[in-house]
Amino acid sequence: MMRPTRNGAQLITNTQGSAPGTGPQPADFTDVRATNLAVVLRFVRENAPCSRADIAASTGLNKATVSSLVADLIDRRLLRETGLTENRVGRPATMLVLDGSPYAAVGIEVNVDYLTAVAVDLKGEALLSWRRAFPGGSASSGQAVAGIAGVARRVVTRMTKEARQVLGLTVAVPGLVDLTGSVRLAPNMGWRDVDLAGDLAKALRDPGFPVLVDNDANLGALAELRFGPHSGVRDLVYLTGEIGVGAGIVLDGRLRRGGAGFSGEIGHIEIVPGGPPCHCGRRGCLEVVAGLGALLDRTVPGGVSPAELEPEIDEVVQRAEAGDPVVLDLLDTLAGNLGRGVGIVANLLNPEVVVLGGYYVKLAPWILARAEQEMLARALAPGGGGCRLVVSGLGYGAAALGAAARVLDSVDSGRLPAPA
Amino acid sequence: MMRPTRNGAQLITNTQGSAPGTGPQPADFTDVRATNLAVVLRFVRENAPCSRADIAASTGLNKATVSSLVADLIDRRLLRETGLTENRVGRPATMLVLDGSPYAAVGIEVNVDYLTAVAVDLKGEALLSWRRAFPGGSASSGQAVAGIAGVARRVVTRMTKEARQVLGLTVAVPGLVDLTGSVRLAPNMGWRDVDLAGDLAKALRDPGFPVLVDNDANLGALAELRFGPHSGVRDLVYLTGEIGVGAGIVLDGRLRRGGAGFSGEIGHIEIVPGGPPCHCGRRGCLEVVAGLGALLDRTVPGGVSPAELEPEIDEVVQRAEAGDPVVLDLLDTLAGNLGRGVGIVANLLNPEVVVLGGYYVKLAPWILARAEQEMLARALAPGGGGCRLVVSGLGYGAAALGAAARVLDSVDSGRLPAPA
DNA sequence: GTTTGTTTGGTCGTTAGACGAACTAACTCT
DNA sequence: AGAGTTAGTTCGTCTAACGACCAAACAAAC
Repeated sequence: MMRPTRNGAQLITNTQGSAPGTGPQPADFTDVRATNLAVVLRFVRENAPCSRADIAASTGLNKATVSSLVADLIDRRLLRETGLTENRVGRPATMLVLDGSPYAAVGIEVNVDYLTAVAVDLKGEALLSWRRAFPGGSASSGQAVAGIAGVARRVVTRMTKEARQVLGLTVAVPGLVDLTGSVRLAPNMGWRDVDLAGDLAKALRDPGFPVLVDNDANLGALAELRFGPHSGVRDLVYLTGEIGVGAGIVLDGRLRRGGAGFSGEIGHIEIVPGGPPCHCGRRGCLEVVAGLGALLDRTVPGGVSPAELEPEIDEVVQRAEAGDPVVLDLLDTLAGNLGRGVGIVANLLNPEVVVLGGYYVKLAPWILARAEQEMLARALAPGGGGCRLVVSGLGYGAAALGAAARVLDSVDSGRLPAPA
Repeated sequence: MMRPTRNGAQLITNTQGSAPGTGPQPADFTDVRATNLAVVLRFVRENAPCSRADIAASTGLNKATVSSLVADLIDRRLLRETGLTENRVGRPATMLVLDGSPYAAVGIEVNVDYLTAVAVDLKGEALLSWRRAFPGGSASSGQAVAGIAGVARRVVTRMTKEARQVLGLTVAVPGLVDLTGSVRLAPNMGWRDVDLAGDLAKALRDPGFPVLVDNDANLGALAELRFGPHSGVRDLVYLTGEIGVGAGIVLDGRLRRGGAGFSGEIGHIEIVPGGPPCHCGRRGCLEVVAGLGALLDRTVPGGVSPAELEPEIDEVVQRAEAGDPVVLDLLDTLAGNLGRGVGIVANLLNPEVVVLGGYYVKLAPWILARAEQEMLARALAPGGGGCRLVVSGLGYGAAALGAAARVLDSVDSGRLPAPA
């Protein structure tokens, strides 16, 4: 096969610390190396187990180059040689896999009622998954930071006991997070201008790994991209289905955060002009007409307490299963409104997939078809421009998983740990 | 000054012709060279006239490297040496500028009523700007292709007479254009599944330069990015204000076209549920409640003919200037609806700027303030997340200018003409 | 004028690292 | 055993960035 002519894409360059707006950075030999290391690492992640020859054949890199790159990755303990192939013509190949043992990526998701912590290895396999109650809505931000730091420390010591090096920690927050990792506004948590990334780094005092903070919907989208069944999809939108509704937007394979990091605030798009009032002060927001709060307010007498969200959703599910016409009608209305929101996304962004997450997953049997139909009816492009509406298979803690995935992404895109 | 540590961005690699979904391509020395050539070219574009020493100091590239890169660019006739600096301590610098004379980039915009063709040199300075009536709405697609090809040929021969080499041709179309340059749906033109890029390339028979087709709003956004007063902005949305309303979405410095190329169809987002019917079959679309057709339908007795759009807009402007309460009220309503659409964009994408183009420019004095206020009221992020609503200064033919800009962009991102 | 200092831009040798070809290793098949 | 096949390594080549040095060309100070 001919080596394909390659022309026009992108390589990893060093842009850290340069003034913004300076334009793209010049490239270096080290950039070539970093790019190719990342290419090999990603290839093995997606095709393990595979041989050096496989890598060379598929990526177009020279066999000699692949050998050198693989040796480097083995030095950094990112790859490991496993057995040989047998019963084949020719010299048997030594197979390569990601080395799962030396590293860990940590993700923590905080929410109004609970906190989820996960750690995964380089392969993305779960090492640890904790879930505990968390008084996010009532505690002060200082107490919250202390609580998160405490959990983070426990996860890190646990990983250290297993002889793993923590590559990074990312925290998912339901709210507006700016590009520095500071939480500008998290209404459900009662936070405003909390420099969570900075405070956490301080509380962990020189942790030796990067501490990042991001929006929960953004990280949910990353989780779907890495762990969901969407191989090859480069344009995806993830919708959280918690008390609020947020969107994580992936276009051309990367999260798009907007100018200040505040993209994806679909929950406060006006869907029903003059509709029911939202806690944000506006009316008819998607969150009010297609969120869970509104649903539960009408099915559960006496209002909803965040801490009791899950059992109440379960009750709705039971009543729907039993055929309760009131609940079915409410779900149908919710689905219609949700579909209108998804239609807006389909028209504006033309994603290949929109993934429903959070509690929407449990409600899917009663809302998915209607919502998809509504979306298709509203999209200008025939067939919705190829946009599919699907349900997340990741369950709760998708954002925590995505937070860990963000750490792995930074490795995949060239930020490798140093060799031993 | 210390050389800044560079880490984590991206380099131009060769991705042409490789299977999609293969993941990022490996890098090569030629990629480093291409990246650095592009870096120098862009630097000179933004800082001309400047010396080699300036380039080295600002980009961090080595002086020797810059000399080599500049020599290469001069060989390719992209840069030119101009006079020396005087009256300064030290050896005078030889200044470098973009060479405007050897090349041309061509953009053509087709619309319902007219066709605009522009050619610009490497600096982005206009070489030619034609506007002529074009029966886009009534002609068959075959006739339209022939007409466009005819204009393109005339532009090319004109450029050839000026001893310029045409680097590329891009055509802007108001409609859904897929990623191959095929027009899937252009309701106002009456087109469906027209392989415009292919047909044009055929009609021009081996033109020796790439022929591309893109959506008019996308190209309007590119025009704003390059020629508008938005230096350093990386997240921008451009709204066309023609018969239809479309959005061009730039995030992180590049156009985002969505999975099939159909992003930006803001015109058919439902703004007023149950509102007036739209020609697309739905009701209350942004296009109907904030587009020009709706405005003119109510101000001009007897309906609107596309060919007479401009004088009718002018009449609306005159009546607004005269203080006609009916017109002012209609404009205020339009502005409110437009602002709701912009609010959706601000919430979902958090751009730094939303630019109003097309005929919105003429109406700006009566709609801008109200629309911005409406947008700010609807954005969840305080202050709209920093989003500003502004008016385009590029006038008509912004899409044609953007079409030419797309050609320049491909040069800027590494696809350089061969040396003489 | 002469000297000194400063800045520009080019030359030369070094070095990182990808590539191609040749080579060795290890297996299967006949 | 020999032929054929595939895997991975070694070695030399080549591209292109980098650092150090140098000559040229000027202003300012003397």
